[in-house]
Amino acid sequence: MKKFIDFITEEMTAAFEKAGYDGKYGKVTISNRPDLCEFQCNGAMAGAKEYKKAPVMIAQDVTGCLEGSAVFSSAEAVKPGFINLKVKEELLGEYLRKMQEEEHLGVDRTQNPKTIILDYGGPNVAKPLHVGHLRSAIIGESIKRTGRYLGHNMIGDVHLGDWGLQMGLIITELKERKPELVYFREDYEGEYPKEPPFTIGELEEIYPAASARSKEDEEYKERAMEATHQLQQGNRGYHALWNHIMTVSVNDLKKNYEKLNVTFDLWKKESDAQPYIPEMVEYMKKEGYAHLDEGALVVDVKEESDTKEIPPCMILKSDGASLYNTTDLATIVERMKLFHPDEIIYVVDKRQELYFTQVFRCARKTKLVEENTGLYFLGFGTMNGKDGKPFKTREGGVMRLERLLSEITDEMYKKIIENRNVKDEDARATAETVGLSAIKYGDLSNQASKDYVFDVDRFTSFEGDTGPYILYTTVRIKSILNRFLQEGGSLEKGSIQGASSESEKALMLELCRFNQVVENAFDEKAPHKICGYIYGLANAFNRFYHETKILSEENDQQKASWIHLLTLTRDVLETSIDLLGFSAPERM
RNA sequence: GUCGCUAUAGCUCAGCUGGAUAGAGCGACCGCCUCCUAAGCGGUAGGUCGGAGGUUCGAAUCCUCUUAGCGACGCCA
Repeated sequence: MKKFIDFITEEMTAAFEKAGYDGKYGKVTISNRPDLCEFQCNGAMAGAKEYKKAPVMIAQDVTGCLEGSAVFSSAEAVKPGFINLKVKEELLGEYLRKMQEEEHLGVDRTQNPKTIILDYGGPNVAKPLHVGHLRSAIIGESIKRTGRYLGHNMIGDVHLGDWGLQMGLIITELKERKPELVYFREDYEGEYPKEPPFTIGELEEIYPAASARSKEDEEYKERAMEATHQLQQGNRGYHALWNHIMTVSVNDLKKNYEKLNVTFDLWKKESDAQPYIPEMVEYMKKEGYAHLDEGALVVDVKEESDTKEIPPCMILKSDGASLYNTTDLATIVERMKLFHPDEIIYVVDKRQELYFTQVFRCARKTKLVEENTGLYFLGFGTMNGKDGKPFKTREGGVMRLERLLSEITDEMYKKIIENRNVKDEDARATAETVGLSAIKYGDLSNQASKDYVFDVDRFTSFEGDTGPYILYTTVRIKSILNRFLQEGGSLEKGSIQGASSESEKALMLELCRFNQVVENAFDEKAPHKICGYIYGLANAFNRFYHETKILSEENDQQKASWIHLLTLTRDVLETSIDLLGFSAPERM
């Protein structure tokens, strides 16, 4: 469905041309002076130089050509050369009527659907999720959903960290504690037990213990490195243990991501890329891309236009071992082979930007990807506490995700109990729903690339620019519609009349922007634009709600029109929060 | 040291890619519930957009310099 703003711009472009000017000056934007007009066009001022004419004159010529326009109810040329526009209400109503009938509320499916791999997990197995994983999950999930809504083939990959010393450490520590396990018997040739020899709780305790000891005990560390090597060489017992670690850990991770309403299409892991490494390294050597430098195998990725030194991309360490770069490059090889994506987007901490520039350049230079394969880095900022320093627990430790969620839910629960008489079971479930909206909206309403302050009190507040406020507004609408149904009304779609008040027109204008906002948010990978939009929409609705008695309206036609307007508002709100990755309860 | 990011109201943040009087929320103050959820709505106060130049009819937005904070800079991930 054509965007409302384009509709208006076309009318203006035609007017400019009719008045004898270049149509390119007919660009219309939303007014920044709502007291004066709804839309504005500044083209007359831009064109003044070309036509050597006072901007006001041009503006007047153009507005002259808009006499009797089917689109504008008023078009005025003012002061320096602005053209102030108001649109006809019937047109708005008509647009909204069509919008509610469309499957995607007027958002067009993309003309050229792309296959896009979104890498937005990155947790390590055997380590609990902590707040550091939160942003990646929240932002990535939202972008995935938005892309999907536009018709792209979005593939979310959790990309687990399951390779390297951490596994060796766990195995070594396990051997210390339970040396009698069959996994450690070299002469054992039978089947290994199906049940893992540890729980997730033990696993989460074993890793930090092992990690701490390895830092103090050299000999222990060497054993862990040897275990890592053994595992990578295919030691049967170790491999069986690794399988157990994976199963236990992945189950736990899935549970936790589920609580966040985050789901991945792929549960790929670093180890999956390992088989591709030898061939890739050989290829880079053979083609002359890679050379030895200070004993390490590197690919130069400097470019003429660089304003700073970009170090070469290291493929193998001087001891011949692979490293993070190697795995990431091999992962690209694997992804190209399995999915042949048009784009790969990495949602990771912005501090890794330089590193990813190296990897991307290397992949491009060595032709691991095709010329038109997009490789994008979407860096996000740090989540800080109220003191402006990275978010910690009150005791100063790393905040586990589970704990953060439960603290927010408890906080929410308290507030819900205070304010409403709801049954306890309902209140619990509602608290979870609302709590999640608080966290996600709090995060997504900030620009992804910036650091932001995670303020629990502010995010869980029902007032102002918060998730709970958005949900409250949605619930309010649902409540009216439910009552309307109880009174025997029907929610069949139907016509929406022109506005009966300023506040109603403002609401209608907001609704018209939906398709534009969703597209723009995806283009710029900027979920905060969706947040900004629904906050404005919620405000517009609440203002309208305040001065309009809907259910008691006597005029049936008017009432039906309002019900349609409300239904559409609810649909837009619910669709939007779904794109952000949360949902609204029935009541709160 | 080199390069990058950030700086907007007391606090937390927007600002549609150069336009009119820079906007919200919180906090402060003042109003509004016999009426669909007052978890709401309306209003008041609060800013030389870090600083200095420059480009332009016009700058928070573009350029240069500068100050402060944060970050990255080959065998970690």
